[in-house]
Amino acid sequence: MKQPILQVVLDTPLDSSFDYLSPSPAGDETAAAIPQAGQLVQLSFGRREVIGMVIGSSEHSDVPVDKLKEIQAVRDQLKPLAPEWLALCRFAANYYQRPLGEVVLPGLPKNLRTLTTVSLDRALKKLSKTDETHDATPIDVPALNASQQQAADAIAGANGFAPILLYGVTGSGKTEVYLQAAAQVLASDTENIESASEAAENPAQILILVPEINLTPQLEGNIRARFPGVMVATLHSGLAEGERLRHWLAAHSGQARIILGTRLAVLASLPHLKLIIIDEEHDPSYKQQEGLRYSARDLAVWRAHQLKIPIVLGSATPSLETWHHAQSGRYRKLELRERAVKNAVLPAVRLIDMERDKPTEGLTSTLVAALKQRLQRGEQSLLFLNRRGYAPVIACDACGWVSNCTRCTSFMVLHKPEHRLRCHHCSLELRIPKSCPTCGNVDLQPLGRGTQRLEEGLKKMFPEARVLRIDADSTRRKGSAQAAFDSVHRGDVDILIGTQMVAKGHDFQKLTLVGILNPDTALFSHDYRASERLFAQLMQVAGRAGRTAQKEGGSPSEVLIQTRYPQHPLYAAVIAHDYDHFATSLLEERQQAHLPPYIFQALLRAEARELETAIEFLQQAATCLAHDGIIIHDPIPMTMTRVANVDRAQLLIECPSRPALQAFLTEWVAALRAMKSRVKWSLEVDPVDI
DNA sequence: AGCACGCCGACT
DNA sequence: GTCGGCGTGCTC
Repeated sequence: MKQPILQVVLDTPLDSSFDYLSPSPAGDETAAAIPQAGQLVQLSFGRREVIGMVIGSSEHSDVPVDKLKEIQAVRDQLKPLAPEWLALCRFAANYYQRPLGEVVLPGLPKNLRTLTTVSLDRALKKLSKTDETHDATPIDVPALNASQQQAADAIAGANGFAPILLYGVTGSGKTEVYLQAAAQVLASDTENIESASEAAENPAQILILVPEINLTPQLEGNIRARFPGVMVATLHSGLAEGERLRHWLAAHSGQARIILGTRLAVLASLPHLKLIIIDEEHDPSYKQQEGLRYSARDLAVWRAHQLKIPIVLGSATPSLETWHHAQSGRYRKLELRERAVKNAVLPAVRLIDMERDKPTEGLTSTLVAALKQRLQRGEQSLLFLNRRGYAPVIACDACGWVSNCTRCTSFMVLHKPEHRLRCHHCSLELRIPKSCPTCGNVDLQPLGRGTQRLEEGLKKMFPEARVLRIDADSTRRKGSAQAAFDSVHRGDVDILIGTQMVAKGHDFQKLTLVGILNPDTALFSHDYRASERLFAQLMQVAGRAGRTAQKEGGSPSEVLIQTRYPQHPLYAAVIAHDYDHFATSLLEERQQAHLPPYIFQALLRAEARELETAIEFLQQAATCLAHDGIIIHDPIPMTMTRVANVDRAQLLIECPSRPALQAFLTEWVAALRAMKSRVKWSLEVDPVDI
């Protein structure tokens, strides 16, 4: 019988598979096993030895037979990746216009892709002994209120592909719904399968995606405690290679029944996946922003569709894409109207008009009074300022010099504790100049206010208060973020200053005041998604306070927003806690302006030493192919044009039909490759930052 | 992307 | 004389 020719994909930007011959039988064996699709193989590629994956076989090859090489070894210790998993990778590769090998291989743990064989037996063995299973006694399962129960039952009872928006404000108990729906799915799976052995071999798996795993340690602990004896695997970028391999194998083997992970977990091998849950589905971190620029949310929905299983998208402020689907009836909307926490009230949101109440040290007198009150009562306050550093720029009053970065289209940010100017885009650092570099004036002024300057001002204003700043700079050392959050939870902090780092996940029991300092810039951003994101962020920050029951005899938690635009409708919606009308009106605007989700977009980016070179490439790209029904805009420099001495430009492509856009992109990418330009370019499908 | 080959500039 | 710059060409 003729040796089949195997198609193999490799981690290379070349957009094709490569044909190889089956390995020849080893000496004494009668027949060598033919590698199956989904198996990893070791082979020689050019002058290199690499690991690839078999994706299929054929009788023929377009490549001359004498050029075909033999596969050197088959990694048959690993169960082949399932056809469904390969189909997912294929879909992602096609949809995001990347070579299949660049989806398949980087998604696997590094240890599986290296030439030195690791002992998979040992890695599996180690699994059961470590923390993946929790053998604590079961803890109390909270009773669900009516709408929670209804939601959990609807999720667990859903048949086939069932996308469900679980819509409920902070404190409405979404997590409890996830957990009880998950429990039902795990339990019913073992009961319903007729053959007990089949059930034992194929227990249901549940994928739970969260925006950032380190910000939700409570959830992981909660899950382990609630499912004793059930193996839980976690998958996120913070894992060491060994851990990642163990957890990945636990998922791949089917032993792990709950897989908790960040966006990358959507590409995990999950042979018995029965339910997907995406917490905070609107969160921007579900979008991968380099390499394969996928949306984990969108891929998860595709995966659920492929497997004909339910998928839950949970949020208090759903993305407009999801909201749109819920309104059109494509997604089922389950709303949690009641507060799950007894006596819990939504925090009262108030606006402070900065034109009337002029701030000193960035704080209006109203906010200062509120802080004072909390200090007297021994309660905690959070000041949210999404700008790290001391001041975003320093300037010379005499000649107008400002601290521009020499390599980027940005300012050098003043970092006072380190006595440095730092560019947040290329990480260039300079000592603070003693005098103006152009005119010699020694009086350089910081303009604007970052978290460091706010901290300085607060310590002057409230010398007795314990002030803690949490941002990317204060938490560089490993474990320091956790330590900082712990001290807030212990009550060692009176006033917490934070960037978006503090906005997610944490539930601060003693916090009764949230001050929001500089949100206005997003109101007039050129990015049409800015207001959607601002609303979500404000709701999320507001949720740090007033989550738990109103304190005995105490006043309700309060959120104060300092703004120059108190009339803005976005704030009115925030005060009313009314996402419904806000989202619906944003959707109307989007429809009228022909913006997503009413149109589909792709973005071609180009970078070169000279902006002109990048623009010229994009102009050629725009005209290299007929494009009926596709809108191609003019190339424009990116907002942040220069980063680290490279100029960047972009070209926006739009089409009201997703399939038409996809068809065009496939042809277009082929044409762009054929141009063989020296300009570095990349294509992003469904871009979020435009 | 790697990794080769290949053809020109400043060094032990 | 060689070490090394990065242009361009190939990988089943």
